[in-house]
Amino acid sequence: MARATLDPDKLPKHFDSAEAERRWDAHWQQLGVYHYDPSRPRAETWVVDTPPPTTSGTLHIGHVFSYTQTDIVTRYQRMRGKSVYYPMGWDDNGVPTERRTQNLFHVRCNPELPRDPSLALEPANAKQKSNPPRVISRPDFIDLCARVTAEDEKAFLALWRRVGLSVDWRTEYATIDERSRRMAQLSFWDLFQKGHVYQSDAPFMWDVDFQMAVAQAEVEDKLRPGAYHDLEFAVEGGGAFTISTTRPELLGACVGVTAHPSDTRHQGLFGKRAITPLFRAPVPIFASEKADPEKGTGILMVCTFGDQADVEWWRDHKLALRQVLGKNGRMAPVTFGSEAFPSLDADAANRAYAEISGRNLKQARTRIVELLRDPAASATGNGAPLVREPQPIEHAVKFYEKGDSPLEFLPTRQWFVRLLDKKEALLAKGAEIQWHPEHMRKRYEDWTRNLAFDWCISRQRYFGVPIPVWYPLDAAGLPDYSRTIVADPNRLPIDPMTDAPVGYQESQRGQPNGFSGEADVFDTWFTSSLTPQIASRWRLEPERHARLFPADLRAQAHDIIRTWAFYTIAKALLHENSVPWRQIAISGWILDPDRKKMSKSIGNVVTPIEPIEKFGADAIRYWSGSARLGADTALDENVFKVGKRLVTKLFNASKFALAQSAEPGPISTELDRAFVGELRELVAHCSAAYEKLDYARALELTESFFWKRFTDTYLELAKARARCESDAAGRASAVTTLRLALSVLVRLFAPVLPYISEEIWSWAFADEIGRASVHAAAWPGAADFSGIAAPADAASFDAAVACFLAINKAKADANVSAGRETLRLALAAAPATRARLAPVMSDVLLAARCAEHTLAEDATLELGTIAIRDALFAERAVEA
RNA sequence: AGACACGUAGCUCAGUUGGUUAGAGCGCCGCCUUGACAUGGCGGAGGUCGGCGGUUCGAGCCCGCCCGUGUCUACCA
Repeated sequence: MARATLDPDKLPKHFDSAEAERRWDAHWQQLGVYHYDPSRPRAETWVVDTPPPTTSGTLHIGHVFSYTQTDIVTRYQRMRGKSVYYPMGWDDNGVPTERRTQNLFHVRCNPELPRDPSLALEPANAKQKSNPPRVISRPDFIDLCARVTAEDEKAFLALWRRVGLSVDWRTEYATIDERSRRMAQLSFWDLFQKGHVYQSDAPFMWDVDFQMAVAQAEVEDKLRPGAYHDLEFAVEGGGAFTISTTRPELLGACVGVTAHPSDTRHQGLFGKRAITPLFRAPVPIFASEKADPEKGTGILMVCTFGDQADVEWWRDHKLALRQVLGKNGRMAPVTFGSEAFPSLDADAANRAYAEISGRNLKQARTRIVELLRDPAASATGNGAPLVREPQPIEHAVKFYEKGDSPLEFLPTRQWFVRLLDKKEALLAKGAEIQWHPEHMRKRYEDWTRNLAFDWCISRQRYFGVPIPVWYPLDAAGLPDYSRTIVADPNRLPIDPMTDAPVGYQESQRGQPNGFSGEADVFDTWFTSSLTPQIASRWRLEPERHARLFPADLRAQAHDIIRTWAFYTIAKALLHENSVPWRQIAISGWILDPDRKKMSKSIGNVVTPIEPIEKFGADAIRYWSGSARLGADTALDENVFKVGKRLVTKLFNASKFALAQSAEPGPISTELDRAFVGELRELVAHCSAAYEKLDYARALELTESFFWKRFTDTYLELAKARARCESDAAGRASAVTTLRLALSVLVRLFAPVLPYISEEIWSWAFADEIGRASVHAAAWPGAADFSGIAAPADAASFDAAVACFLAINKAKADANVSAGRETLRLALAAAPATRARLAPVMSDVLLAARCAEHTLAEDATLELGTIAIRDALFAERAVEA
């Protein structure tokens, strides 16, 4: 035979997915199939902006789900001929890694310390852990964190390779590595030059456990039990009123009292001063529209600071600052009778305060409630200030998303990016971007509209990118924060705690008239909001940046629209007045069978490696590729099974189809041409779906065609002719069609099922088309169908199928197998159907094993219907 | 409390701009086995498309209200 044929006996009986996954991964890496080609112009490049997974902990099946969806559309673009830039980073920088490193090596970080070149630490044993932790410099601590995350990064990489992500692994980076640090610091430098960042020493959200500020995007409300405490205050010059508070422990921080101006109950009080119980502090009583007459007693105490409303009253009414809560969440030592803490009875106040000083908030609350039950604490002489038992309520309390204690508002010095004045511009950029699914855009818009704070970017942490600034010290050795020294962009990355600014010597650190370095690091989002720029080497390689920015596609989940998507859009806006990407694809979540989000904290995660071993990576990918973008999907192992069955069917059907051989020849029969016509239509529909990122639709179409139009029908109708000795032309046409169909179908499946596709491709097409990998082959299109004549009637394949299935059904009704010979067959069809069947009837009869038949005209039958008037099948199967 | 999404067969999900008796896979029941594949094939049962009302010649799809689920946002006196 002139045409190379496949000897099925030389192929394995079953598809060993684990073995194939190892073999093809090695092949792809060796060939560099997924390498980005920087010589190609922007228009021929597809840039995908991928989420760097957090490398503390493990990846679960939900990660595989969403990353695979991105891989599928990216593989499609590669086959369309694009030079693909598909990077992978590891988000190792952040609080969880820091904690693990502290525990593992039993160390603490002090950014003030210089690097110790002789430091060589190993994980600490139990005995070492009984000693105080070793204190090391920030650069040394960062090195240790990198060591800790390196292991996870290896495991993550292995999983992604196993799943078949077509990442260009030469692009691997970490959000703490030198390039990312340089990019984050360059970003800061640029924002500083443009006036988009500022420092503020004002009350802001503070986590007392982590002892750091947090941004609005990292805050979540949790419902917590609380209680209204009704406390009687005195009015200077006589009188009394009762306020309601859930924060009695902050009574010492009370700086004012307010009620709604129209509230008749409190009209006479405005302008007077109130006297607090217990501490006897005189505070102003003022009217405020923000006070809600319906809540509590309608009149309330303003403290520094119980909540955001307190901050606003404090600021708007220029109230005193009485900070009783320390950064560590304990009551700070304060003295009543001082200028800051006035009291009409300082001795009593200090005696009371001594009871709570140094205690945490919860202890202080318990104790102060006890004190308030004492009539001696009254400011009015009417008896105990606590006028009734606390009334339990449930209320929303702000928490840091990773924290266990409620957030407090504390005045601290923080760096901010100014965003509140740019809402319109941010919304405009969001409108330029194509969102998939479209309704996710609304999440972005709602968040942007509701933004209440500028972006707090400084964190009181160690394992992060240092903020590249210093402050000059005055003659007294105090920093002048208004004269910030920003690091030279050409020197980045730097660590201001170990590097000296230009114009200073290291010996001047901390000295009068010298300098001090900024000890804080950036919020991790400050770095990860630059993933498109990290890829394009913004400001470092302008030509490359022009080719890779903005990216084509951002892929991410919907829960981080307010963080990752939002901050990335903000950065691109502030740096270059650009969008960071043209499209964004939002993946859904994987839910457990109880429809709960799969998450480590709930403990319902499914690790991916077991299903991969059991069903094969392609089957897992099939599951990912079956789900639409943005749709939360319940985990259903059944879909893995269906995927595996498809892979097996592809394996068997391909083996069989490719084993048919013939002299080369054109596609000449009506059946073959009509079938090819349908195949061509399938390709058009799949391409259109992929262009809309609707990979699930493309898969559904391909799968259904493969099963219903190819294996169940075309293959059955054509296989007898493909082996027919007496019809050389017909045989050649069938074999050519089979090969074409397989070549096209395998390529349509390739983005979703890369392993089995490559396996089949390697049997027959790798050499022929001159591509060593199906993933570097051209997406099916016009070229595959050129020179193939159109069928006389596009519906003739459909007619043949209908006839064949009708005969098979008759066999099933007669309880005989489809392979049984048909001895007698009387058919009837409408005249048009009959005419349509004529050129394909020989194939139908061959497939049905029918030697003789009649086909009557019956105008009463509907078009396309084939009626079986009489049939007789062989008693038993014929001997081979 | 608002916003968004979802609610279709026992389960997981399709249903493209409203158009004949609403689909797939799994599961269930029955049948078929020398013909590439039992990881197969054929057939069957199973749905008042969450509810009510409206628009229309015609509604799973459009509009209104309600119920349920999920998510996001808001809510510390």
